[in-house]
Amino acid sequence: MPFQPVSRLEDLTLFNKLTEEEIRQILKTARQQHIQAGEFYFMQDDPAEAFYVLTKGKVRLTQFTADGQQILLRIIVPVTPFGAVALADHETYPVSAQAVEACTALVWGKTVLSQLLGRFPQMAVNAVKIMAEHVQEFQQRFTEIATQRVERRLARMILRLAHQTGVKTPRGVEVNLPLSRQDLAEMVGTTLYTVSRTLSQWESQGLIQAGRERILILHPHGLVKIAEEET
Amino acid sequence: MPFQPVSRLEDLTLFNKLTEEEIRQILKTARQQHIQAGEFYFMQDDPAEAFYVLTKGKVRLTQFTADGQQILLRIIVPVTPFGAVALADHETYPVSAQAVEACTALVWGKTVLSQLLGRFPQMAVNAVKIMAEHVQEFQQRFTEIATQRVERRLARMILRLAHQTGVKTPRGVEVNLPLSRQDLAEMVGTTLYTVSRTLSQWESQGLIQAGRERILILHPHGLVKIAEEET
DNA sequence: CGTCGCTTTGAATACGGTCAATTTTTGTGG
DNA sequence: CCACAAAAATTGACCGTATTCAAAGCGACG
Repeated sequence: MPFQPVSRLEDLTLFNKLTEEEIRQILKTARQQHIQAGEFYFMQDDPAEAFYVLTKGKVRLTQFTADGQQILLRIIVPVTPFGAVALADHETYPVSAQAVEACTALVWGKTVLSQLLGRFPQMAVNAVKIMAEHVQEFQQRFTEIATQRVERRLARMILRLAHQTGVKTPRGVEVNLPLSRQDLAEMVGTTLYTVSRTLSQWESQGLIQAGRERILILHPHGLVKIAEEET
Repeated sequence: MPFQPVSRLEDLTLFNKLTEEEIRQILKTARQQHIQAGEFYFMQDDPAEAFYVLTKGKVRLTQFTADGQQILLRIIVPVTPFGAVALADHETYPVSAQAVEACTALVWGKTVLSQLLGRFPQMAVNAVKIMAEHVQEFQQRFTEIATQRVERRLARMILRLAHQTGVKTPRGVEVNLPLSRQDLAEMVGTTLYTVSRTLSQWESQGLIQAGRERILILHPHGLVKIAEEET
């Protein structure tokens, strides 16, 4: 499963095959940036000037279409890198990154980055790996949305989110993100109404318990079945 | 527009900022591989062992879903790299690459690649850029399919293909690819029937002329309007 | 306690999918 | 060169999923 957040900075793919000492040196070149809920790290189409690693808080990555529609591509939780396009030259951010709560991130500016890539070529190789994972994820999500119906896509998304941020509770796995029906709809490419109906149905089947911006998975296996079963 | 094929090898993003001499050295380490129509360069989920640059022919990149459905992610034409995941360690191909006609490609195996990346760190940076473009393309296509209806998606795809491989003829721009209705359907995430109906409608409006595995764009502006207009 | 935002639910509708039958095109072999 | 088979494309009828619009319910928070 791609984009699993890691718990320690040193475990980031970006630092693969680097020594503790090298990682320490790289980390020293970062600055810390705190931002408030609602603020943006960057906006879609801005020149990609910095690369981030989120260490605290939650960040939404969204993309707007020409006609003003919006889709939610991902929720970033600690510790996960974002804005990796900045590792390439002369790119613009393909998404906007907005803090959903107070956040802290490590930031490397463009010039620092290119120095780092010069000194630690392995970082570039690691960056390729990160990007490769992104490509895979989106190719797969593209394929999914092109071939699967809403119910299945939603089941997959919820399982994915549970995997990413789920916390075990006595009654089941809770998705620890404040996601509205609208947010979920934007993630799977449907409407908030269809999401609401689907969740209600699952709730009546005892699979989940849904609340306001909250989902508790009572019976994961049931969801998996919906996500994978034939037809 | 990402993935524009280039006409000369030296213009590949992969070779950005390298000298003629360096490029020559890199090219010397490639071997040439010819394959027949129908054969595969690699299959989805195979370990990514080589990176390719197509110099002759046409290659289809497809992805299968668990339940056997298939979608066509891209048609590769010369000169375009594919299988770039091999530039990252320990990845598997996310797609299958099948020759649609007799093809020639330059091939770099995994071990050669990592030597090259060591000698020419700039190549890794360039690879990041390539991957970044892929990510952008698929994020955008994902957003499109999630928010736009079939007619618009199809219009966009045809314009994209025309941009990529279109050849001017006295009567209009011809998409120079043997794409069946089924192929187009797989690319935009719909059925061959809907594609057929939509093309017929456009034909009756004088926008295009459609034939068996052939599309001639008579009135590009009309398509652009469908691709971009509000609502 | 009232307002605001999120959520639910119903009814009507439309877009696009499915299935079946037919036509057109292409390529092949006699 | 023609005839025939195979593949691709078209078209119609029907139907189902998901969207749209409207209205009402619920919960959080000042």
